[in-house]
Amino acid sequence: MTVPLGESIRQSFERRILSGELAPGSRLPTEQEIMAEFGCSRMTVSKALSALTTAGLIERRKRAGTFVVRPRVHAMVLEVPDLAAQVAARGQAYRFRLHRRNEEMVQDGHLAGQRALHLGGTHFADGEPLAIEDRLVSLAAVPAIADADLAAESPGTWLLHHVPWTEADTRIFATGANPAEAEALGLNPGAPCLCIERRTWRGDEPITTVRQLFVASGYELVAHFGPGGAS
Amino acid sequence: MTVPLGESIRQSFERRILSGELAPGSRLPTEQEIMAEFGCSRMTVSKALSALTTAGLIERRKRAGTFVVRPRVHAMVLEVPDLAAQVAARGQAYRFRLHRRNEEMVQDGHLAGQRALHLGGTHFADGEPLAIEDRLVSLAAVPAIADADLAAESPGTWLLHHVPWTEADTRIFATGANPAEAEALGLNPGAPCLCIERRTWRGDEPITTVRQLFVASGYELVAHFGPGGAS
DNA sequence: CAGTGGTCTAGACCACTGA
DNA sequence: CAGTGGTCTAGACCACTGA
Repeated sequence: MTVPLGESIRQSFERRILSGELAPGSRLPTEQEIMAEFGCSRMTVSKALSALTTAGLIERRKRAGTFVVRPRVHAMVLEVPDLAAQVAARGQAYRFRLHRRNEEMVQDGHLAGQRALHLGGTHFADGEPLAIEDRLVSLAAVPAIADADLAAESPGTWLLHHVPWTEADTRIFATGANPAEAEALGLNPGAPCLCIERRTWRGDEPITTVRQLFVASGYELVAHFGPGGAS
Repeated sequence: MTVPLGESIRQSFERRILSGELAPGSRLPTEQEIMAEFGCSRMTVSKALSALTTAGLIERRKRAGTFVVRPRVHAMVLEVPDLAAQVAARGQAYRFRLHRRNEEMVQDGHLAGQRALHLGGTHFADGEPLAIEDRLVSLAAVPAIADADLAAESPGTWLLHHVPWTEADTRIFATGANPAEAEALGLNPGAPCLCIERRTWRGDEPITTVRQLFVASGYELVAHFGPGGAS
């Protein structure tokens, strides 16, 4: 398990930056100097520094050189697994029950002016309500969903398998259940819930808007940040 | 603004994969074939495919070839900005009040067996409580915090500027405020709150553990997924 | 054991931009 | 306008592994 030369150059500068030896804003040696230090070609140096650029640790400016980036907003990797898979992974039985399905013209939001399928349903884990969701799916972008059997598979799972999205926005916040939501989730009105609102696109084309409301005691999100990325 | 050749190769395969033209599990052309298709050298092909590997779209297996990865868990980019900066960005006045500061031996958790600084305080936006936090900071890893002026700057902001972490785990969930928490946040007991628990490391060394409880109406997290990464 | 990807070299021409 | 990074070439040797 010998480490490739380019990888060891990358690690060397990553270590110097994370340890503070190379402070934010300070300048790295030029590619020529790094070539001399490690006795390698310029392509090898360039690949190593490109990886650090992608990772957001350094910034390369022509004529000026390569610099350690000042500490920014921390970006973490948030796992958004399929809900059915996540429930199954906990050893619980997953079930979805659809209680609304109609076509309509959407008035506002990112699907405004389009015909969409309006879906509502409840996710269960071991027979207990885990979450309710309310979803609009663009019929122009996903005509096949008109014929999908959504009793057998939740709309989210169906979409995941049939329509890969390329872009998504997600809002995550806490809220109290309103009376109707509380009833559907078997909670008291005002009980704390985790709410996830997501809009997705494939290219420029809107695919779906969904609002999911989770029973607070049954669900959490996990995010990681680290050299290994997601784990 | 001409697109470099390697980048256009990358985009070409990204498009074919996202559109479904190259289905999950299917095999890409060999490097030799791609060289012929685009009339370029092998290094250029290799760089383009490496970028798609890093992005998690393809997998490269020696002797076997390059394959489209089967749909996995969706990983989104979660922005974790500094709280003070986030409040300021909304045009509100940010203030932090420290109401606990003592040294102690930690009994459990990822700092177990270490001496740590125990900090508790409240974050305010325009004078209204936004969040409370309870934090342990390892004195072995961060001796300088013993002398830090944490009345002027929240512990999180101080740590962000002084001790870059390299690894972090974050849990995000909704919960009801207990009576003491509700009192500190100006809420009724049981009111919905967003809770964020985070543990951070620098390399193998634990840095800090923090639990932050946010007033539901005042805070949300935002995550993005897309070709541009964070936006 | 042959075909695939992994990595590296020694060079080249170019675009950009700050000294 | 000179020094820096951006990109690319045409080749090389190697490690791995599945046909």
